[in-house]
Amino acid sequence: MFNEIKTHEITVDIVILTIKDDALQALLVKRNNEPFKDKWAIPGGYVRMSENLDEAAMRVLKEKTNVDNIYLEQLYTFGDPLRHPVSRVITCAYFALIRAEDFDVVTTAELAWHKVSDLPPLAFDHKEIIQYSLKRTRERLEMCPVAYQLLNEKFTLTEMQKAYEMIMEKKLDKRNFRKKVITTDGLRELNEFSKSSSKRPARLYTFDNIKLNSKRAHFIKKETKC
Amino acid sequence: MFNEIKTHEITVDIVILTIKDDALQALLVKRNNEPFKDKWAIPGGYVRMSENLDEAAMRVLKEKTNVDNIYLEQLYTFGDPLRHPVSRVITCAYFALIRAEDFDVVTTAELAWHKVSDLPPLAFDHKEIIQYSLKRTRERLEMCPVAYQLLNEKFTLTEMQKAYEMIMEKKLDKRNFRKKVITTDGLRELNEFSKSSSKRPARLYTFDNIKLNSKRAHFIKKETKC
DNA sequence: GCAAAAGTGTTCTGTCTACACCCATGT
DNA sequence: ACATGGGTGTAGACAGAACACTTTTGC
Repeated sequence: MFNEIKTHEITVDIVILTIKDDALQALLVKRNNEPFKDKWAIPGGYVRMSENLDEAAMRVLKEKTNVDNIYLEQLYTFGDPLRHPVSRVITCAYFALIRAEDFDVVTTAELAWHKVSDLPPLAFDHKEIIQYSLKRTRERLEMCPVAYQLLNEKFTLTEMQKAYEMIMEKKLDKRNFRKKVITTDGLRELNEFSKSSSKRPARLYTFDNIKLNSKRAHFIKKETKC
Repeated sequence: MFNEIKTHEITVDIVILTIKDDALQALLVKRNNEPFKDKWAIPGGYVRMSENLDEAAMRVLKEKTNVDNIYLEQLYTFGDPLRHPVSRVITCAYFALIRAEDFDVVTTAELAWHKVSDLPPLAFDHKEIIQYSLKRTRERLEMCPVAYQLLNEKFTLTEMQKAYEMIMEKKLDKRNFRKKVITTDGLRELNEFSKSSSKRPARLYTFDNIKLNSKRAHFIKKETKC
């Protein structure tokens, strides 16, 4: 029994999502060790003795992406005995939404963005983890406008709507969307306009306060679920 | 580094809630080992190598309460380095809602129900875990009538309302509550009445299908949160 | 007959949905 | 001048909130 206990290993894995090239994308690393050598995986690492899980996730996120101070949330803990083919590794998954403009991920042959709609074969159960992170992101989006995490500091309402549509995987009505959005606390209309490379410029908006105390209970109509 | 990894231990802890004596109660065990010897704690145990986390939680639940096949959900994983005073134990917390009538917990000096509104001092971070489970239960209740898990197979609407009020910690309007409840899929009106020891008998209801595909998006109005 | 809990409808308000046209700009 | 995406309002359906009295039983 005691031996059993001692042979668990625990990691954190972090799903990092952003919007890039008009698509929702996840940041993946190519593994250079067995198992799953040369397969893509979501960034992760072992939890150190001195840090809690949030700190471990933050550290790994920073190590892999150089991003800090971001919307980071514990997602789910995956502990299937067979999820790792060699040893028993339990992983506590986190997810983060980041705005592409805030930093430059130096994409290389071992670190790259991949569209979530077109993922390569992934190591371990990482496909499942990403699917779960998308589900959670949708739930969050239904409750509050976390999409601002994905958008540039200044954005147009059309950009925001596109972000919602990508995540929710459904079309939204332009007028209804805008009506709801403009009642959101923290959204500020700017007197600036996108110098869109084409056609009529669109007004820019920004989010003021990070403590989004929206009076709106729901941002997007919730699906029935039980 | 490798030594670090190998010294994590992982447990599951399960918050078991029921309604008993008109109060929401949690099942606690008294620890008979250090640390926190003789303090109350939520039931938990080590995860075995051969089982996944859900299975571990089910097994522990069964060992402690002899209950099986119950609404059991992963809650959150707690991994503060100092949550266990001696070693590094990361715990994956689960919670379950059970109906008191479905089994008899043989309460002893080491196993007993405690009102969540009046908990004794608890071992580790178990107070925090229970608080978190209450928050989650409220969120679930807002979405679907999981309260039937807590009620007897046949119940009156007043009993159900009381369960909601206990969990949500607020008064509900009787007429509005009943109006919503009776539109819930799966609820069936019986031609039986409580032989209440006092006053007018109340009609009994039951839940038919476990797959509660309620058309009602929300059971109880959701609080604003962000 | 009275105490105690069961049971029952309506009105108002706010939010969600569906839906079609004009506007400002670049080319 | 035309193509492209930006921007705007209204009407109907539905759900939540507030609110008070009658009914049935045990004692």
